[in-house]
Amino acid sequence: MIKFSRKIEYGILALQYIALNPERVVSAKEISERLGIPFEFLSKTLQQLMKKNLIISQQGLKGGYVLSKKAKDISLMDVINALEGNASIVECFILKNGLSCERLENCSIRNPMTKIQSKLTKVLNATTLEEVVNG
Amino acid sequence: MIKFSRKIEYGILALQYIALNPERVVSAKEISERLGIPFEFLSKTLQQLMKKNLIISQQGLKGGYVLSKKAKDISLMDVINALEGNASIVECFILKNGLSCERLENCSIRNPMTKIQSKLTKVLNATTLEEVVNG
DNA sequence: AAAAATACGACAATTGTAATCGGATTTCCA
DNA sequence: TGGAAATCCGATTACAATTGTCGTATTTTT
Ligand code: FES
Ligand code: FES
Repeated sequence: MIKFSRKIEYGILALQYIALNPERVVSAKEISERLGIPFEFLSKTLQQLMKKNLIISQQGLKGGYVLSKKAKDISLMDVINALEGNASIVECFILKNGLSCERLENCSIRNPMTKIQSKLTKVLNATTLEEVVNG
Repeated sequence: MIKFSRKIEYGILALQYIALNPERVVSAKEISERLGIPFEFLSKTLQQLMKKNLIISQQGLKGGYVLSKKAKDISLMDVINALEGNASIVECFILKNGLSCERLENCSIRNPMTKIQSKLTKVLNATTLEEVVNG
């Protein structure tokens, strides 16, 4: 399916919530409660986004998260890349044990699929968090 | 992930193979063997494509499949729609027991996500099987 | 020191995909 | 007319990935 995973859905929702409260540090608990997202799962997601430098975390009491850059400088592709390594559109593009798809030789589908992938990627790169916030 | 399911991958491969042999009826067995796709699974996939009128089946000995229209008149979106009903980009767009997402009220994400979905859909609609065949 | 938050590894549950099985029907051809 | 080769189709299993939970450590503020 052409469907975003729950993690990405949550990630976008959380980032949007954080972006809407730029003046303060927002805790995972608050986001979790307000948006009805499982706390632990959301925490993991935010930690991933933090590791990829999309948000900054502040630990300890009064801690939470803040965007690390302006909403217009965060694209949906950034979020997807941060939350799942493997952004290949078809299974057979993914190397397994360093081996490529066994169909590769008589496969005339690879190039066109690559093109489609880059078209889709382009759309996701062009869509920023700012657009998402200002629906 | 933005990844096509195996079924779609197989579907595209099969359609491409059929398109490359326009003068004859191609059996599922042949496609299965040539492309290394599990026979039963491929059969189901082809049957789905047949029900959605993308290919025509001929039963019995010497049977098999033929495209029902020109390759340039079959888009990737057609294939995706034929093989999986639910083409919604985010989980929360999908009605469950007729109920929409419980976050809907204070959700400012829905409209922008709809826009993104239509952008992605547009790309897939614009890509035809012919392009896939002629890499 | 206590409270409230993030950080993180390991694990469990759930779901959806992928694959298989068993049998029925259609068609061709010897 | 009977067997071989194909599509058809429902049911079921197997598997993998996603999703969610738990327990604990660490950080920071008060
Ligand atoms: S490279 Fe795997 S099917 Fe084309
Ligand atoms: S409608 Fe479900 S999160 Fe927006």
